[in-house]
Amino acid sequence: MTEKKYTIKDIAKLAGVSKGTVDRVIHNRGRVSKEACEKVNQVIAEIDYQPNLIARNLKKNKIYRIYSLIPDAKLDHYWWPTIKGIDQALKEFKPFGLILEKLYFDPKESKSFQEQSDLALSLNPDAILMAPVFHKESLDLFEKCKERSIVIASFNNHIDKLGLENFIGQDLIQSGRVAAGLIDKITNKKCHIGILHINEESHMKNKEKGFRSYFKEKYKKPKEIVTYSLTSNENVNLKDKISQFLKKNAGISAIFVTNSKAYLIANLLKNENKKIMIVGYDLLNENIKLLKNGDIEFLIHQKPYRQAYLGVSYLAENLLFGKKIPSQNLLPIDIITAENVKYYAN
Amino acid sequence: MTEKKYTIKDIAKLAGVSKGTVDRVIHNRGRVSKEACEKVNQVIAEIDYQPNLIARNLKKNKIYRIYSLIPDAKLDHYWWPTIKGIDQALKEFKPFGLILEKLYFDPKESKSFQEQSDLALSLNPDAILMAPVFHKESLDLFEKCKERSIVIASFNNHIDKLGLENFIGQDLIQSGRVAAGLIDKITNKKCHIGILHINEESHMKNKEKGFRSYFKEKYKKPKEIVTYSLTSNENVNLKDKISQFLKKNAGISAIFVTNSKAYLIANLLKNENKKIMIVGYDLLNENIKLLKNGDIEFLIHQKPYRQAYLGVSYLAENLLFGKKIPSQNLLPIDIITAENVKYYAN
DNA sequence: TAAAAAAATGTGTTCGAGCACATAATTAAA
DNA sequence: TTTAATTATGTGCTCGAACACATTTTTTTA
Repeated sequence: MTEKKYTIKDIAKLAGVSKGTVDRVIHNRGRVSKEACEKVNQVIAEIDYQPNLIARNLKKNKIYRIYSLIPDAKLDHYWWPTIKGIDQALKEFKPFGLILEKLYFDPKESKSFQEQSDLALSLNPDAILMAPVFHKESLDLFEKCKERSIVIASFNNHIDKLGLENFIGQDLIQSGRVAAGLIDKITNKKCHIGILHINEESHMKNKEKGFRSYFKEKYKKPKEIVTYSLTSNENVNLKDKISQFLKKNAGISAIFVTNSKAYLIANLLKNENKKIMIVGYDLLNENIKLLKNGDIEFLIHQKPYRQAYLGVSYLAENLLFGKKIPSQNLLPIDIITAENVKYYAN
Repeated sequence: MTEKKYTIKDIAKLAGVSKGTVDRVIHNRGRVSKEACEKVNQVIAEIDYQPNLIARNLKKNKIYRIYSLIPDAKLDHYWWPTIKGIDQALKEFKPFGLILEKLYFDPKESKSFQEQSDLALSLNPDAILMAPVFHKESLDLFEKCKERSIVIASFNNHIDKLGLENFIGQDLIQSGRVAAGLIDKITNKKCHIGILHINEESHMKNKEKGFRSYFKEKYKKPKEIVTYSLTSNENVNLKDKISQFLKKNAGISAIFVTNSKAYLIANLLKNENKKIMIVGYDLLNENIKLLKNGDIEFLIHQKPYRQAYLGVSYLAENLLFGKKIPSQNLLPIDIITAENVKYYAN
């Protein structure tokens, strides 16, 4: 109620010094006598002084430049929401003097990532936001940013080794457990389950780990869970491979697809007479259609939009207002059904 | 890349007028010749001028005061996260000159609501954020705010009648459909279902509506769904009433509890030998415990934290930066299981 | 002790928008 | 035409923090 907005001038008056001295104390720039310093600090503590961020910013009046390093969404549609999230955050921070340029790389070519990250560095940015798809190259970039004190944040997939710094994304092990819990609820105790890895990166193994640990902890008798890793370029006949897999494991009544490719399986199983439950990832249009149709039971949402939005926001608020970036933000693992999907798709 | 920050001074120079004139054009304060006005507008359009929000704000340097009108969380624990959400948003906007005072009312006493809303009005706020628990009284407040041009936003439950203005919350009908979809997945086709309303407000009927519509649309043969409305104060023996209900409807294998009181039922059913699936609402500690234990299958999250956070944020950004408040923001209907609950609880 | 060096403190300008006030240009009235 | 009234335009200060620079005070050195 009685909250007064104190300014540096107020502090100066209360402490009996000039605003210059107050300023030096606040930013410990030195050149202040011990007595003055103590007096000022005391006043600051007493009135709980909060600097006016607006004024601070106006004075600085710097334009901050961020580069984002993400896969080309034309090559993998998963990344469309990422772009939208970046754009949304950009829109919000532009009036505060933020500039962001997006650099795209080919998610299958580590060289392309490297090129773009070199480009980003050469442009002397204030911060970089990246999806660290390639392990070694990402570590490299991290190091270089550290050296040059460029702020950096990453999202989507986590890089071990390096400190857990400034990561935004999902806990993949827990994510696998969520999938397991869902399948457990919609199937009967005795059923067999398949895990399908389709053309995917190594970090997806964590999802399987979580998935299996759920059942291991819940049931005394080990449950029948079969893993099948499938790599194929578009040309090779995926259908055959999968049919073969299913024939070989006829007992399977639910399949966990560890990435966004659930639609491939669901489309194949559409016309089978035996109902096989599918739980997959990501709100691609293809997946959503099948979810609404009942061909996919659940999708787990990795929130690419929000990840990107938060990434930009964190960097912007750090540069503009000096806010600390949380060292790790593990986002909620959203469960999506035909009924609630419309609130998540973006 | 080449984005230059244009200022009013730049516009003035480009248009060959003084910054005073530019200012008058921008805020159409009149007193400007047609030629000057056109010239300035042309320049503004050409360079896509965006006023510097920081500077604008510094000049105004106004302290905005908001009052929030919410139920006393000590009387209904559902509201704790609401308070936290308000506090978080407040923390973020305080450095920009925002002041917010929380006013609490008794959610069972419309008079208490009225008193607090009168108090809020008498304090001449810039904005009010409210949970419109009482229909008529809330409409009143809406009207009065309109008259005095106090900005207002509401959350939690929607008020029909009045325009859908500035509402943040969940679509209750769709929420019921989500619950239905979940129960449908975890039970077999022939099972009977119960809907339980415990001590609840009329707007919960919408959840039932959505719930029933799901089954009506999905199955040709009408499904057996029994509704039971239960009002009782703490003294009366709830246990008996519910046991009676269950005995009378022995076929029931799943129950949909339309508010946060699922824990009451779940605790009663714990020791039954027949497993009855429960789907309920809200992440109260009591509910979470039972969810983790497997006594509740799913909870639907109404996001009270986020509702409140967004409510304050919208008001603040409107007052501070002139952003438009979305007329309606229907939040995602989060599905919570034992495995993902930890990411949502706050 | 005076002069020089170092340390402490104070002053004044800047950032961009907004607004009060001053001045200039135009039109209306005498 | 001259003066008054009206309208258009320009100038200068403010908001709070930051920082360069000026000034004062203290300490060190010759």
